[in-house]
Amino acid sequence: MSHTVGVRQAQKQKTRQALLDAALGLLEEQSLSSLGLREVTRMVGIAPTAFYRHFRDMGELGVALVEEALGSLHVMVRAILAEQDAAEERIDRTVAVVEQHVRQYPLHIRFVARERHGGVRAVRQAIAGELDRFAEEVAAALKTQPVSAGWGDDDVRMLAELYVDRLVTTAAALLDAEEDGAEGAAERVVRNARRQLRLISIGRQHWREEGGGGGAGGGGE
Amino acid sequence: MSHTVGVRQAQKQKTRQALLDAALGLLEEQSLSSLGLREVTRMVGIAPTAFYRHFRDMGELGVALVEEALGSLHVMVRAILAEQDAAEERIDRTVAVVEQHVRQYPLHIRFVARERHGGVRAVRQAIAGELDRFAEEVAAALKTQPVSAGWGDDDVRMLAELYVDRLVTTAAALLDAEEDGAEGAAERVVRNARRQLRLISIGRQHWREEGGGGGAGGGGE
DNA sequence: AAGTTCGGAGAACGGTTGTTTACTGGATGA
DNA sequence: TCATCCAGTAAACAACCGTTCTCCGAACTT
Repeated sequence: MSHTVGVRQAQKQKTRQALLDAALGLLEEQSLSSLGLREVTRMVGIAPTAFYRHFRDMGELGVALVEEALGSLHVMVRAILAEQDAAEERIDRTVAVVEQHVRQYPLHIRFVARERHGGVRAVRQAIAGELDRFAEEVAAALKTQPVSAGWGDDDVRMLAELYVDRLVTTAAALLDAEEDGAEGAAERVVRNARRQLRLISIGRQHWREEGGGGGAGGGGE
Repeated sequence: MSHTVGVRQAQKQKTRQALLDAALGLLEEQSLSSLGLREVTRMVGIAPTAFYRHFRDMGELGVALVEEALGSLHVMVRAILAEQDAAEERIDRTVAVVEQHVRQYPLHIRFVARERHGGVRAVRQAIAGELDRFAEEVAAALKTQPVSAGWGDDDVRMLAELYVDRLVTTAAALLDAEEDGAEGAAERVVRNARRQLRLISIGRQHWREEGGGGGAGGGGE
């Protein structure tokens, strides 16, 4: 036994991962569209031409990075959604998880924040698609909560997108705050994030009174 | 009369503006850190070396672009804040103004969205600083509104940042939606933005009931 | 009218880029 | 054991990059 995958493929995936890691590191202070193929291979310690054994071009590597980065984030979101706490505690937990995730995978966060609107189309689309799936998942979870009784699907979806967007934005802001040196900056971001989520939560609880109550069903078209 | 500025300086600022325009155009499908000096001068029709007569490097040009892009946005924000409508109408107006601005200065929006977390530190900081000034201005305006009675300065500031962030995000999303081809995508973004602002507005109206009333003051220090 | 300033041109530099082509040597499967 | 596969190598390619240095000529100053 024990040669389930083969020495060959194992080694290949190892250098492939090395390429991804090296690229991610270099992307801390660059954007993908300015990252050179040679730069990455040089850091890994292989010949430039070996790059093509793994990716057609840097864009393809970028898409692979998206999957890796959003993959870990996906776990994080699931963990949050699984909680069944009251609103207030859930907010604290959510922010805490974001905080921890930023400290654990800072390069992933930076990459996603940077390339979400970056210069490589394929990567933008990959991120957008992944975040869209997040929103859908969040929407499904929100729907099961009693607060969402009587909500239209569009409204739930709107709220989910607001949440997802806030998560990403908060993570990016937290990362910026941590590296810019100011002492209390990170804590200020965290407190702000909590308050913003709380405000959204309050808006959510009173939504049907005036927002969705009267005009939602018989709206435009 | 009529030679108030001098032919010399006028011509200089003219090619300087040409450099900015050309760069902005090229940045529609690139990010700043991958934009070459020669690329820009080539498009303007001047020698590469002439670039240095106007900017030390691309980063400096980027900062100039930030001022230009956020300058027009500043006018927009002021216009919104000047309104005295009721909450509902104000939301519609706000979104409409954002919509119009995106159609009028799409390249500015794209640039800000892309370089806000981009690979050039000086540009990021310039954008962050400008958005910070926006938030402060919005906060000052919010404070004068009756709804904000009894709010702490921190809470007002938090709300202001939430609004500013939403404006930028909405503008970027709208731009993406418009160019990605889907017919109803742009309208969907607009409707979503309106609903999100409405939800925030509702949360704002009920904030003091549970958010700032009981436990806020007794928190940290 | 003479002298100075300065935006822009031109050539040249060392260096880096992406990509192609041909080749090597160890893991792989018959 | 032997033929095959294939990740990685090495060299060479033309193209482009940012930057320096020298010079020009028209706009300015006096």
